[in-house]
Formats: sequence, structure tokens, C-alpha cells
Amino acid sequence: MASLKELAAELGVSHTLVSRVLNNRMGTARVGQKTREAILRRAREMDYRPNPLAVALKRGRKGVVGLFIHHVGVEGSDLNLRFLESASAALARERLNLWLQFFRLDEEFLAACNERLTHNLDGLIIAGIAHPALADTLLQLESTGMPIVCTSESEDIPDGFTTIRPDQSRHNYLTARHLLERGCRRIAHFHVMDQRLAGYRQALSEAGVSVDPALIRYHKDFTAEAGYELTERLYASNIPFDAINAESDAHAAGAMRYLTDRAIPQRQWPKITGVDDSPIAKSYCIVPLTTTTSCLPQCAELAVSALLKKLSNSPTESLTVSPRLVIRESTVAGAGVGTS
Amino acid sequence: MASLKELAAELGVSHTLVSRVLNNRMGTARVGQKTREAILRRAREMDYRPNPLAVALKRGRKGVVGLFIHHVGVEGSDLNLRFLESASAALARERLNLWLQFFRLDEEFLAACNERLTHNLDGLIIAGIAHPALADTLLQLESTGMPIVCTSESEDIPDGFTTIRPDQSRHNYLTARHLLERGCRRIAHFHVMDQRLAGYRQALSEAGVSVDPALIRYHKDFTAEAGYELTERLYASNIPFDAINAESDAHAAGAMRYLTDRAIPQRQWPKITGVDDSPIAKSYCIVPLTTTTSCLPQCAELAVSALLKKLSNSPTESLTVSPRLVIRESTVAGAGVGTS
DNA sequence: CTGAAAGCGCTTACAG
DNA sequence: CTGAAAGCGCTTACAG
Repeated sequence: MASLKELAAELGVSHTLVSRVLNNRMGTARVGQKTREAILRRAREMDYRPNPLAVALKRGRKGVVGLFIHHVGVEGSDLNLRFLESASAALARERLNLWLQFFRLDEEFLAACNERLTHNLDGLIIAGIAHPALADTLLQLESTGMPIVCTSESEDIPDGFTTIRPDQSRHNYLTARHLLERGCRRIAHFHVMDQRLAGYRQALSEAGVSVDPALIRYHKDFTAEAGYELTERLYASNIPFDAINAESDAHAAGAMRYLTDRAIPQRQWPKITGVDDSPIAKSYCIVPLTTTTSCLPQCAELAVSALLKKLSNSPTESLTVSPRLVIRESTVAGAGVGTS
Repeated sequence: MASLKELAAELGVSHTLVSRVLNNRMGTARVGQKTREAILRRAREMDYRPNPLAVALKRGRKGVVGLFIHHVGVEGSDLNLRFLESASAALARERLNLWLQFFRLDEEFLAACNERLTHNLDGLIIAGIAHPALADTLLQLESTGMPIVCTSESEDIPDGFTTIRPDQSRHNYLTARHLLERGCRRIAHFHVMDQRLAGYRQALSEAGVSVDPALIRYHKDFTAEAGYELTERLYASNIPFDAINAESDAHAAGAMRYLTDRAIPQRQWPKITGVDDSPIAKSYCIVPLTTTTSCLPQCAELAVSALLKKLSNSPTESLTVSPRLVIRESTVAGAGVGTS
């Protein structure tokens, strides 16, 4: 509760001097060693903290960063929460407050942009851009001086932004390579996102295993239902396979549900891998799932750093974050017969 | 970007007058009808918005509400996220920024209290208090003038706080009553929280069904693993039962996993109910789960309203929110034999 | 070596 | 009917 003035009065100096000493910004001014130490000591004793409001007002800052989150994650995945937790901790360290907005619809997003954006925020972290039209609005906004950093799991962020994103191809590169190392040669791939498929292809190519197009199964969703359907069709097609390299943990969970429904004994299951290391992988898959870590927490940290750089007019660059492999039972057990 | 001064200059009046007209706080002052209208019109045209920083500084407010969340939810439940989403929307409506903190350890919580609390926040919304010692710290804090509103799923909030909480007994009252209506008479209950057990007891008592203590199974966790274990022991005990009235969706998911592992045909499954209507219930239970809605989103809204009341020194009272029943397949199918 | 003054954008007693 | 002035808590050119 102590103010600069009170502190100065106690010490018998001007609040001007106290401010300069505490901020270590003497400018043209000097200060005696003794006075300096007295100021620092007393400030500590009184647990003095500058009123962030006054500081921000003076500096022309708002002290608030907007965090705009597009609600695109599969339900039951805690990705959004993990991202948020990491972002809020990083911002708190910098004493920045949060203006949190969740979006499902583009209109909600645009409304928030118009209403609030240019006025009360120092900068903006965007998690996911659902629609290209939004990108134009944002680019325009950034050109007026609002610092923006984007982050996204999907490929929805166009060029022109500072973007922190996971290396998507690495996810399925790592899991596919792992399956190959475990001896699988007929690896089915559940495909949603092009980059993840590319990772799968790369792993096979490096191992000298040819890609059978019949093993690549497209679905628009990352859901458990999608995984269930794709598995069902895979068995129906009677193509031999010994592993499922899915693009999400939910896919994998769906695949396991199908296998269970069909009463296929677990020792005959194909090896299965997911992506994201979500709670689904650990607790809600019938067999604990081999998967890759989500990069989102790290992306959040890096996005905050990048935004801070922008705020101080330092140059920033877009970055890519790499996942790691997490090995569990789903690629250990199972004989990998995989035909019905 | 327009300031009060610019607006006043354009209109040829003092910024004082503009402020008073826009805030509709004339005090002893008067204003001519024409001037008044001119001010309002021009403000709208220029899309004038007061700088919230300056307003807060002047008013002695911070413009920031702390949202402290104890990380106690079961993984894979999106309760925390739903709570957060609801709370942030409600705060945004009031133009309040957020100081978001997640906690796992008491020390983290206490550190945040000391470091930041009294200085930079207008008020505090606490979601869950993990340890009674924290409550003392908070009560002391509130006695120094920091408005606090608590919210919690568990029974961890002591008296003395304004608390918005779900009616816990209602959860298992509703699900147990539903099971009774479906003809179940030997209803096992997976017990973690006393109030939920009380709801179960009440439903049975109202239906004139006596409670068999052997059917009440305690576990410390709400996890799927807990549900699995309890189901396993229930079958091992050879006691007849026709339904499982769990205290969480995860419990129910675990129970279904056990039934699946034991290869018990679904038509022989007991009827099963959960609590929370989480994604687990819809997508990750082997059979879609009958459950009750979580009250947390509504609690968040009410907590924000209560905090606003406190900020304006209006009286507030603690409130209870009631869940609703959501009926799905898990209480429709199944013959309910339930002995191994 | 140190301080008085201006100013960030507001609100609100007070004076006319 | 309207405005000049003080002040919220800071920072920073500027003057001594």
C-alpha cells in the first residue's frame, strides 16, 4: 500500500529520486551511494511495489494482454487448458494481466476485435484462427501498431504473422518411426492434417518401406468416433495391417473401442499410436497409448516471450516447437495380426 | 484513441463537463439540453471510450479480478475449462481484466497471496481451497477489505466466505431416483463425497428402499481407476446388485472398462450413472452415460455477480446451484443382473 | 549530486 | 449553467 511519496517522505528525499533509483534509470541524474542504499533498503522493508496502473498510464501501456482462443480442440482433450495455464503463468511473471476470450464463431471473434482491441490491450496472443477472413482483420490491426503473436495446432495461420507452432510432421514421424523400430511394416495411417501425414511418409521412406495408399485413411475429424469408423472400414476392407498410426489420441481411443466391440483379443490387436499425450492416452484408452507430447504449453511460453519482444520493439521471428515420443503399452503388447 | 480532452476541444467545452455528461454524474452541476446532446452524439461518433486505466487509478480500483483455481478436477474432465470460460465471459462483460493463477500446491497459493494480492487486485474469486490453512489466510485478507467470493465442487470452503456452490447431494439424489424409477432396487454407490452419498440415501429413503451398507463402496478418488477397482471388488464380493450409482463420470468409465475387460455382455451390465456430464460421459464411456450436469459454469457467473456486489458494498449471500439429470443409454439398456 | 514541474487520462469537490 | 483546479501514483525531461 506504500506509495512512492510516502517512501520518499520517510527518507527525506524527493519521490523523483526514489523512482529513479528503484527503476535504475538515472538519466542525467546522479545519486550518492549512501542515499541509494537507504532508498533500496527502505523500499524492501516497506515491501514497496509500484502501482502497475500508474506505471502503465504513464508509459502509455495498458498492462493487459489479450488471449484469444479458438475453441477447436477435441472435447476431453485438455489441450486448451494446458495452453492457457502455461500462457497465464508466463504473463503473470511479467506482471501482465489477461483479457481472455473464447470463441466458437467468427462473429464472436470479430465483435471482440472491434469492441475492445485497439483500446485496451497492449498486445494480442491468438490461439488458432478459424477462418481466413479473420486473418485479414488481424493483419490490418497489426499494421496499426497492435503487436500480435499467433499460435496454432492447425495450419490455419497465414504468412505475415509472428507464429509459434508445433512441428506437426514430427508427431507422426516420431510415432511411425517407433512403429517401424518395433517391427511393423504394414502401418495404417488415420489422416486429418497434411503435415502429419507427411511425417508418416517420411518415416516410412527413411526406413525404405513403401507406402500403401490403401492404408491411408482420411477423416475430417480428430474425434474418437472418427477413429472408430476408420478402424471399422479398415477391417472391412480386408487389407492386412499390423499397426495404426493415428493423428490423435481420440482416434486411437476410438480404434480401441472398435476392437473391444468386435471382441478381438488384445494379443491380436495392431500396435496403435496417438498424438498429444492427453488424458485420453493415459486414462481413457483401453490400453495405455504410445503418443507424442503436445507442444502447446511450450508454444504458449514462447508466444509470450515473442510478444514482449514486440512490445519493446525488438525483432521477432516465427518458431517451431518439436514434440517428444511417449512410449506406453499400446506399442508393446499385441501380436499385430490386424486382419479380421 | 480519442481522449476526453480531444473530445472536449472539438465541442468547445471543458473535459470536465464531458466526463460528467458521459458518466451521467452531474453532482451539483447542470448542463443545457443542447450541449448534452451534442456531447453524447460526438462521443458516439468518435467511438469514445474512457481509458480504463485512468478511471481505475482515479477511483482507487485496479480493474483486475484475481481468479485462483485449485487444480483438483479429474484429468480429462473439462470442468475447469468450462468454469473458466464462463467466468471470463462474465468478467469481460464488466470490463474487468483477469489475473489467472492455477495451483496444485498450497505453497504456490500462499506465494501468490503474499506477492500480489493486496496490491493489484480489486477482488478475488477462488475456485476450490485445497487446505484449511489457506482459508485462514483468505479470511484474514478479506477482513482487510479485499472482497472474496469462493466457489467449489468439494466441501472445502469453510463458513465465513460468500460461497457459490453446487448442490452436491442433488447430483446423486437425481441419478439414484432415476435408477429407482427404472426399476433398480439393489443400487451400488461409489462414494467419495459425503454430500453425494447423502443424496443417494435420500432418494432410496423416499422410495422406501432400504440401504444395504455392503453396496456402498468408498474410494478417495474420482478417477476411472477408482471406478475400476470398486467395480472389481463389488463383483468379487458376490453381492447382488443391479445398478452402479457413481459419484463421477470417470468412475462410471472405469466401471465400464472393468465390465469390458471381464467380457461381460452389455445386456448383462448393471445400469450405470455418473456425475458432471463431462466429455467422458458422451464420448469416452463405452456406453453413453446417464449423468447430471455440472453446475460450475453457472457458479462462475454467480460468483462474478456476487463479487461485483461486494465491490459496490451491496450485501451478498451464499448461493446453491442445482444440477439437472441427463439421460443416456447406460440406464436404458442392460438387464441389470450384476452378479459375476 | 538532487528536486520541482509537467503530464499520462481521468473524476469530482469547489468556485463562479 | 459551466469550468478551473486538484489529485490518483507514477516517470522523465529539465533546471539548478
